[in-house]
Amino acid sequence: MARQATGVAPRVAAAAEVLRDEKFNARRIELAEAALETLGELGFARTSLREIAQNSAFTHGVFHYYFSDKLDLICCCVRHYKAKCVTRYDEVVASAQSRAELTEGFLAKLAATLENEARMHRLWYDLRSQAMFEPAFRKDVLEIDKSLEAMIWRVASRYAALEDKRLTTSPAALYALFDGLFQSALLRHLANDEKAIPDFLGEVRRVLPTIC
Amino acid sequence: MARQATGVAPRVAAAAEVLRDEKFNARRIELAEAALETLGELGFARTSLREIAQNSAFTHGVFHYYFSDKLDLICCCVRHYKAKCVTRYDEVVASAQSRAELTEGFLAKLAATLENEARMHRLWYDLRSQAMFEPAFRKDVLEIDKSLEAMIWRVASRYAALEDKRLTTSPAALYALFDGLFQSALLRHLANDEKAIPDFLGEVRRVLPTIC
DNA sequence: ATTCTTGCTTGACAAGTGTCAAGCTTTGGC
DNA sequence: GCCAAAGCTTGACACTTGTCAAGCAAGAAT
Repeated sequence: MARQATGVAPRVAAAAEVLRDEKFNARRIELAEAALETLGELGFARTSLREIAQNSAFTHGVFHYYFSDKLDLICCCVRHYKAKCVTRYDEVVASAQSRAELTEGFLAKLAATLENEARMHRLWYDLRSQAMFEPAFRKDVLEIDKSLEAMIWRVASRYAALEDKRLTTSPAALYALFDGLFQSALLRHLANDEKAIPDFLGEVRRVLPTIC
Repeated sequence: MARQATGVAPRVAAAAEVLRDEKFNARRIELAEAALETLGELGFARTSLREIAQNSAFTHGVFHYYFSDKLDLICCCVRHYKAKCVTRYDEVVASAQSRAELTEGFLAKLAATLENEARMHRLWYDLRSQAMFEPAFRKDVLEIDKSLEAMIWRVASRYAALEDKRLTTSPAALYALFDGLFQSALLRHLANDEKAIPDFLGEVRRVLPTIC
């Protein structure tokens, strides 16, 4: 009996704690998601906790309750953003049965991303730059960067495999190339350059055959 | 006599005005240069006019005297930064008599830049990201980006010409590649990654022969 | 039914922000 | 040498910022 009591009670307590932690974490993510709206609109430099709160259903105090400070909140945002981003092209990679199909699927997704998720992506570039100043961001940013590199590498590997070839460039160079092109296209697109997206797609189309 | 009076006096006045303008502009650049110190240290988001003033020999009021507002100051900084940057590799390009010489000169300059001018370059990436949010920056940033693309193109053209070959990639893709690699190396270098610079140099060394 | 904990709101605080006006000093033309 | 303009300093303003403490509401535990 005593055995059972000391065996079960802690287990229940532990389970309750896990549940509480999960709920706590779910709320953090809700708040981070709300914060991402404002961050994507204004950028890191111009975003304050109060502005975030006003553009959301929450009061500014909640953010302090769930996050130790502003950096903690934004780190959580960055980490959450990652999960959304990194699998973007995986479905195209999985379903494509030919180079042409993969190319078109990839290009279409790239264009759609530029068109519809420009705000989230400019935030990513903003935060990656912030990481050069703010050590607190570095770990997460470097990790995401690695994930994105791996994502591009998956697309390219499939592209090569579909014609039984091997990639001739390194993952780092390949990611640098696509990321650089995307970044430039995004800036031009945000500056209302009508040719930004077509030019970008043209570049990618021209570059793809040269990677293997 | 009347002719002479109305002919000379305005000319003198005009000359005086030009002189005044030049002096005014020289002072603006002095101030911009001082501001760049602090901006490079803290980044756009964390830099205030007062902080800039405190880290310099000027008082915060002077900045308001010479610049209509904060954005005006920072635009001036960006524009001034450009002039310094864009000719960085020209001497190497002009003097190199062989591919090996050009490669080594280019790599050495890249490494030195990463090592010694990390702060200025992270500021550039910061401001380029800001341009995605702040329309006032866009014109200057896009212009600098074009200049940097041209700078890379000059290096690559020379590299190709030294063995009588032609470049196979577009200026945009080439710039994207080098800029992407540089950006990633810079972040890693700032995060105290010892391998950042060697890895970067290795990538560039591997990539160069593939561009033509 | 009662305490106690958790989640959240509100209001306040000190520090810092961009901006600007009033005044001081220096300079250059007469 | 005098005076007006230019250059610059200082201090103040209205406002925003991150942070936090005091208090309220609701649900769980006893």
